[in-house]
Amino acid sequence: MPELPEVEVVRAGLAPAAIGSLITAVTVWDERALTRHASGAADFVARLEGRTFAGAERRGKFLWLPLASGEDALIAHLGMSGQMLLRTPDAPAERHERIRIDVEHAHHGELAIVFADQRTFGSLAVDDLVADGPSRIPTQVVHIARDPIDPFFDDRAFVLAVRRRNSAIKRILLDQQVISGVGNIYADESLWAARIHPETAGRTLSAQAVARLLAEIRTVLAKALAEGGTSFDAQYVNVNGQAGYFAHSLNAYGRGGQPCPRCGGLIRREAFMNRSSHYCPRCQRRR
DNA sequence: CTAAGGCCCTGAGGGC
DNA sequence: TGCCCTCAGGGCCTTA
Repeated sequence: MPELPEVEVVRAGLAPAAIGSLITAVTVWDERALTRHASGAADFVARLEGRTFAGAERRGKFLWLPLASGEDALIAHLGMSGQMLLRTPDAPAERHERIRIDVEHAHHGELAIVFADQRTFGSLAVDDLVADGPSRIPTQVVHIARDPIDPFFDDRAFVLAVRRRNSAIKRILLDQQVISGVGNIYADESLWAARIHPETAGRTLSAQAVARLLAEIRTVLAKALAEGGTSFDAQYVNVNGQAGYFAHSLNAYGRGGQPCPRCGGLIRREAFMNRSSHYCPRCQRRR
């Protein structure tokens, strides 16, 4: 489940190979991988072939590779199971390969950037870049809030936004228009660390509690990033196909029925927004 | 504007 | 062995 740390690992892995690479060929095996590209596969290919990647950027769970001498970028969202893999040109097709981008790099030679995706919630697109303060972002990312490791993230505005809402704090954390990059795993982990029950209404939290939660979010994300992200079911891997290690460090997520590492109470798992919440009913008291 | 719920999709795994 | 059911969940969409 790629959230901010996993997408950042992919972005950082892609950067050295992609930046400066000339796109020599693009193959779309499955058009469902282009749901974010409205004008179809032929247009997608035409807008990439012959171009050169000039960067590797990310906001929240979106990543994009700006194209040289242009106002556009290849954007990617991995959804639940999307992978961006670096392969040699002669490598056999991946099991769920959807799109292949053949490139040529001055130092690394010929490479293939492969987009594979089992559950097809992820997709690629070529999108125009627009100004956003000091930076430029794809039009499809304009509505996405800055993520908590973005230097321009506005802590004060976040605290106000949370305290204005009556929704459950977990739902607020999953709203990419309030704070981006946090998904189900890191929402549960951050709430556990801050000792906040996931159903607590945002408006009932003190400014101090929200600030503490934000600090815990940053701590959890940084630790996960340092460990290469969370790999649960072999869906998330880095550009070389390797798993991350953070699954071993989880305190709440996926640990329903097991003792809370902090107080020994049993972690509860319950349905929430068509997914699951994991929390300790003993040290994350409902208010 | 906020809030709440549903849908898209595939493969793994459990039960019988 | 095989069939059926449930589950995983990010982003977007609809409805109130």
